[in-house]
Amino acid sequence: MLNERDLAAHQDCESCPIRHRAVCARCETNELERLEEIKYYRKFEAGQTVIWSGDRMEFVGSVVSGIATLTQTMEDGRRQMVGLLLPSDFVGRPGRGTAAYDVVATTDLVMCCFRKTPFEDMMQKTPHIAQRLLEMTLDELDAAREWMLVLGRKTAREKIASLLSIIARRDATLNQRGTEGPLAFDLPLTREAMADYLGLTLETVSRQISALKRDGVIVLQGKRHVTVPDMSLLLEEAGDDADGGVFA
Amino acid sequence: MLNERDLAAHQDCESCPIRHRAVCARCETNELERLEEIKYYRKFEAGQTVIWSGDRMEFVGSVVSGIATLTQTMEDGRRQMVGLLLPSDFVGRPGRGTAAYDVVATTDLVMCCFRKTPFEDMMQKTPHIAQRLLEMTLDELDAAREWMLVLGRKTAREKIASLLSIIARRDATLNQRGTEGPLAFDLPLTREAMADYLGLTLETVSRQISALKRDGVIVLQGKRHVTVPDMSLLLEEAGDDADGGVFA
DNA sequence: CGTTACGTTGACTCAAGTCAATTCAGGTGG
DNA sequence: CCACCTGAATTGACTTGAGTCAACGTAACG
Repeated sequence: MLNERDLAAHQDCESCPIRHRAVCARCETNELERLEEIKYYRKFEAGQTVIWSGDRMEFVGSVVSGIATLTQTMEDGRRQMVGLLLPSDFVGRPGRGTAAYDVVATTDLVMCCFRKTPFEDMMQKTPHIAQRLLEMTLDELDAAREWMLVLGRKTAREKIASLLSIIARRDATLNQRGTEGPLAFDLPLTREAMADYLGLTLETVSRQISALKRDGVIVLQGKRHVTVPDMSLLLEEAGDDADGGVFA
Repeated sequence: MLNERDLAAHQDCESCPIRHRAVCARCETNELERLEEIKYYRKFEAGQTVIWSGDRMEFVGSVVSGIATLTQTMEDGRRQMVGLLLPSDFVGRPGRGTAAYDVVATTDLVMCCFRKTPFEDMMQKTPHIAQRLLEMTLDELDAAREWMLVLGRKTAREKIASLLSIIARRDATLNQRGTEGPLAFDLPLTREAMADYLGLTLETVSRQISALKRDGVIVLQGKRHVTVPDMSLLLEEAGDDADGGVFA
């Protein structure tokens, strides 16, 4: 995790941990130099709100480390998470003045921010950025549609299994591990956040996690650390076509 | 609706009904000329499948007239619609070889198609196309996220009201009518398709439509023609913040 | 004027929600 | 070091909204 000194210092793009996955992934060295001029880092603590829905959007940016959530709230308080922001994910929408969703840090969070107008200017002149952003947006759209199937048609147990397999997959790719043999990871979300993600109540989340544990699909150490002895079993519970789909 | 002769003729982009809303919206005259060279029209009948999920994608394109649906299906047959394609909407994903979803024509459909490789080449060289596609993709992502809230958190009645208000809005903008006073439109979807969109069963859809009719929120002429005497009432039923949000 | 596909309605069931009582884990401070 | 506190998580008892199964309408079409 970066400390205050690191933040003050003008962090070098070349050594950035998300260099090859973020909006800037396709940029040449000289393009990076221009980005360096308009970028700055911001740190948020776990639980802090990064952007409020409806507020003016002063900046766009990339998640460097930590996890944030995108959520939508109805007047009566019902909430639905509509995105999970992980390192390298992009926040904000060029060409729009106000934020459409709440962005909340669920862990300590470091963001690489660009003031909105300079970034938009640069996007005009730098096709590499726009190209990468298009690619990332298309991926997010696919993820959102995948999630629509989960929300609309899956049972509570399948929803939980789906979420766990997504996190497991993410964790495996991030840590360059294969998907053979047992996988272990920490849940980055509270039961309530999982409920918001899955369109369930936190009680149902809790019950279904207990049920998966009872049935040996997962093993828990404490409340947050999960071990998956057999990934294909979990995928089957998720209702995705066995080990065929995502992991293939 | 276009007839066979129109299809055979090389339809002129300048007089195209979706000229200013589709991927080509931002193109200059000379860019349009280049697009004309690689485009061709295809017609599909109501009920026909345009693309099967998993198939090689030979082309991308725009809906010129008619309506199509994007759906995802689980092995056991559960289905979730993940997109509703209306005139000017874009079909296909540049940079991907196989289709991720089924595309089905729900009405007679005319599409303006581009063979995939030439289109991708052109995208590289024509920032206007990529820019417009990014904008459209961001809009679709917003729509998908809006829909996640509907799927995850709304009741059956609210879901139906939400769908009706979306269709009413679309219809009003398409026909350049205001949103004051009573609105009337035809449902472009069967009860089953609505159920697939909303994550419900067709019985529940039917019951909730009957309930909204009984309560005077909507008036039906036949099974498909809907009149909304008071739009703000419908929006309230949808759980969106009154007339504030979408119509503002 | 049947046939067929689409739609409606009713009776019953069940998965998930609600409300409420405990339990658990991790920090804090005496 | 331990007792206490707090927020997170679990579990149970009960309720309910939507699903299931099944019968019945209705309108378009050959």
